Amino acid sequence: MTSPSPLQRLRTVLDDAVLNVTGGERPKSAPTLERPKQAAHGDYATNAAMLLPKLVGAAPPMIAERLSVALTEYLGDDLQAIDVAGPGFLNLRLSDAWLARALAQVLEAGDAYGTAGAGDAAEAIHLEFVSNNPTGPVHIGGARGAAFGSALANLLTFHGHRVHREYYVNDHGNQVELFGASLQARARGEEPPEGGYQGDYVTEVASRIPEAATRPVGEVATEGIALMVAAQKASLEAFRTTFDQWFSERSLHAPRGDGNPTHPSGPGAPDATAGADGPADATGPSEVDEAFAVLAEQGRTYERDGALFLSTTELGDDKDRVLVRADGRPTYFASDVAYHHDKRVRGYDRVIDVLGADHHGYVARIEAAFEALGGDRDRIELLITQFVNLFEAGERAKMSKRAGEFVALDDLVADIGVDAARWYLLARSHDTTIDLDLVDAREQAPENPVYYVQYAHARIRSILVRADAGETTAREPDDGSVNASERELVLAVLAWPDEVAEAAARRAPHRIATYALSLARGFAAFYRDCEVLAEGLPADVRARRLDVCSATVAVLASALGILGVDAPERMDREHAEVDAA
RNA sequence: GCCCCCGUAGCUCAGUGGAUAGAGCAGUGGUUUCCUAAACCAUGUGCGCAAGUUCGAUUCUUGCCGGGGGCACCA
Repeated sequence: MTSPSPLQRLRTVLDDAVLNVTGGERPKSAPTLERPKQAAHGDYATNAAMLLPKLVGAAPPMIAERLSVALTEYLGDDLQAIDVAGPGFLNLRLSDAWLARALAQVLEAGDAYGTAGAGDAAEAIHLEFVSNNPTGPVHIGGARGAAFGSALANLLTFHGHRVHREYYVNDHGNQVELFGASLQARARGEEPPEGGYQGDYVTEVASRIPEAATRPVGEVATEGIALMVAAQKASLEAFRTTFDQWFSERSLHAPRGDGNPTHPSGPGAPDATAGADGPADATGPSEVDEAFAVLAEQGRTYERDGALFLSTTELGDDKDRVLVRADGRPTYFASDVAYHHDKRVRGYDRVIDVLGADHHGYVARIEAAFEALGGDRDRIELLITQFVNLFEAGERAKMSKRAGEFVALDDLVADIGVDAARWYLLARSHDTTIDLDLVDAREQAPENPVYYVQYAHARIRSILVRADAGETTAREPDDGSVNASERELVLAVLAWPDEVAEAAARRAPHRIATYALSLARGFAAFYRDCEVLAEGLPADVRARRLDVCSATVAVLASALGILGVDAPERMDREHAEVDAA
């Protein structure tokens, strides 16, 4: 268990003060303790007094006065000033000594600072993301899903949850057959069939399948899918996105057979290659069959016109959905149902599906299916990532490169680099459309936020390295006081655990990017106003400011780590240009 | 028609039930004997419209307007 952060301790004190004033009762919503928008309002402001009029039977300013008395007593010398302001806010200003102690606690926590905030509420989470069709390269939509999903996984893990990352491979059904037929057509030097796959990559993949022109089309499809999955895996790894498991849709339809471990990769088990087909000679029901049996038990299915329906309507969907067509073939939805049955039985506390914008129509039916399977609706979340529009100097970017009608993840990475690509895809809320201008993103300059943040990290590292070597600079030392810039920076560092908690709770890794940028700006002000290595600076001042640097760089590294963006030791133009080339 | 997302500064977007709504970019004007100038400073009368809930709404609810997307016994 990590020790409480300085801010948590302060919250506890505030809570005590509230209880003191109310005589033991708490307001419905917890009081805020936040940085006020204006510096003149102190280090922290709380709305506590405005939450208590009904409990206390007094007006907010009056309550604020009483809270103020209690806080003054509890905090003693740590409290430099406390004021009642506006409609009942309490503005607190802490002493330099308090700040110094808080900073020491941050350094003591080291790399663990800000982690494990979930505490006892930590969950085992199944996180599915990307899940492109394995019939082509990872495209721009998949890139956003990959950036968002991997960063969300990093964020939730950092916060203390246990996250299982999974990619669902749609290796079953009509599209697979069509892909096989397209591959074979290319191998024969023909055009793909009506509605088939057109991209140049189809020809390329076909050329890597031995005798693709003459073998049974099913085999061609299987090999083609395997090649595409391998290619996607490589693209995603280069994009710093990895999975604990690639789950095969096809496996859901295979007989599981006796003794075949049904759910080998639950939260308690080591990662395994679950989702692989059962033994070749396995018999018995498939997982789809098992899921159907569960639905039937729950009384959620019925037959009509020869087809098997799931009554999702009674669970909030627009209409009931077909599981098995009249001709006996299961629908794609049947796979989805079985897949979620599998996730459920594997025993996670929570299931999160990250889906592309084109899948939002599935939300209602998947939630309904999850509930129909006996799941708790509060335990499944479907997050929809919105579209990415690419621009080139304000013009809509031409979408056709080598992958057909879409831009591939590989093309994006080759163009602007992994760091910029991840940053631009992650800096915005997942549910807003992104207009990404490649000219801006390519810019290897501090005008580009991603490099600005990296530069802040590199600059601090440089200071720390020089300090370790005992270096001083010939600069004029300042008076060594704790000035406004230093204070602001420390307060920003102290906000990190709250930022993580909020971002995790909201499934919002973009908040980490926003925070990182503001922390980098806070450091720039500190760097401008505070000498660190100047010769003639008192040793205690130098030590204190080096501590500020150490704490800041640790938080920046953690933030960039969550985003999957490199935190470099140094930056220089030559390297940047080489990387971009 | 129904459903989902969005509508905040010139542009791209953060943000919040509360005290004077922010950042980046672009623009303008400055700064370099500088721990990396890949820097810094100054400069901004903006929450689509209308009701409702609230002590207080840009934030929550409803309606409308505008933009994007989705509505298969395809995957």
